[in-house]
Amino acid sequence: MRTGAEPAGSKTYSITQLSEEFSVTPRAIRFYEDRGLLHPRREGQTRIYSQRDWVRLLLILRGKRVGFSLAELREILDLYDLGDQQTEQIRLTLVLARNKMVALERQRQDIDQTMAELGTACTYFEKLLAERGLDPEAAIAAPRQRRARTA
Amino acid sequence: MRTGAEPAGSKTYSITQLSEEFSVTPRAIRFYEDRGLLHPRREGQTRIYSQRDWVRLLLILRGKRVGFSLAELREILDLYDLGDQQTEQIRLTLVLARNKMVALERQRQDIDQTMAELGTACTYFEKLLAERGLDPEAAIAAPRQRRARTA
DNA sequence: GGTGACGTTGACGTTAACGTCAACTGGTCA
DNA sequence: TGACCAGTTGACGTTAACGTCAACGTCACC
Repeated sequence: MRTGAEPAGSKTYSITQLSEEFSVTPRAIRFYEDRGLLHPRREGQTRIYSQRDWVRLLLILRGKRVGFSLAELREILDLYDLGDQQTEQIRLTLVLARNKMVALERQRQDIDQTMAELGTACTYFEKLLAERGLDPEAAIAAPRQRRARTA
Repeated sequence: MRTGAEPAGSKTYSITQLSEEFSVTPRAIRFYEDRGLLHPRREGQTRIYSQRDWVRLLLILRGKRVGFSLAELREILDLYDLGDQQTEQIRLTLVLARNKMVALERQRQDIDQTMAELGTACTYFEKLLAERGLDPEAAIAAPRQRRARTA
């Protein structure tokens, strides 16, 4: 009962609960805290994560997939944290957010181009296979497992 | 005059030409070669890059922005290299390409979501500023320079 | 009172993608 | 001849994002 800022009955998570739900290791979660991306409550030694932390972790992982570094993600998450900030601070934050959006927009263009190229490559391969009288659909995609927990 | 496979008059590039055109260091370009992403001709010691190498470098850099690792990019670039491959090889390649596309599709969804969130955040900030009677457009975005050569 | 399960803090190891530096080669221009 | 490029090959350094391992605490349970 330190701050009592939480709605008292709000759901909380242990570190392993979070780690299993999001398929990341506890080590990673602690690391994010070390880098200032998460600030869980403490009960004695052990960390206790709130709903807010849950959302933050979601945003972190999505951000990583999008290509943000942890440092950048910290900046972004801080955007959501401004309470009664100074005007100048808000203005800077706004600039930051807009910059991020510009970068993302460009990245999406890159993705579109790459997908287009891969697409034409695919149809080319399919044509090749068809010429040899083979069914392109026979090529079954193996589910690329990548750092899944063995659990 | 090793293979003579090039159209003889086709344009070529030195390593610094390429590095300046794409704003990467020569070191990086050599590194990509070391990892099997580029295979420039040699004239004695020095590397000579063809149009094909130019395109490859373009694809490499775009791929990196999209989040591919160099190892993955090597796989992708090899897609463009199959000459008279075996059928099974083509089939595998097709699978690979399709997998890449699935991954990219998901990534684009991530980007869209992130942009949406940043967008609402922006409008919120703008509202905040407006409430204080300030012009949100006064927030001028500084051009985020990131690893630009100092030249 | 021992033995797991779950948690903690260091400290060190690892991989990717280069940067940095040193030492060398080969042309070219004054 | 000597200085100055542009290029080369090692070899080592660096940063990010964790993994791995050791040593410890603590609670419930049998």
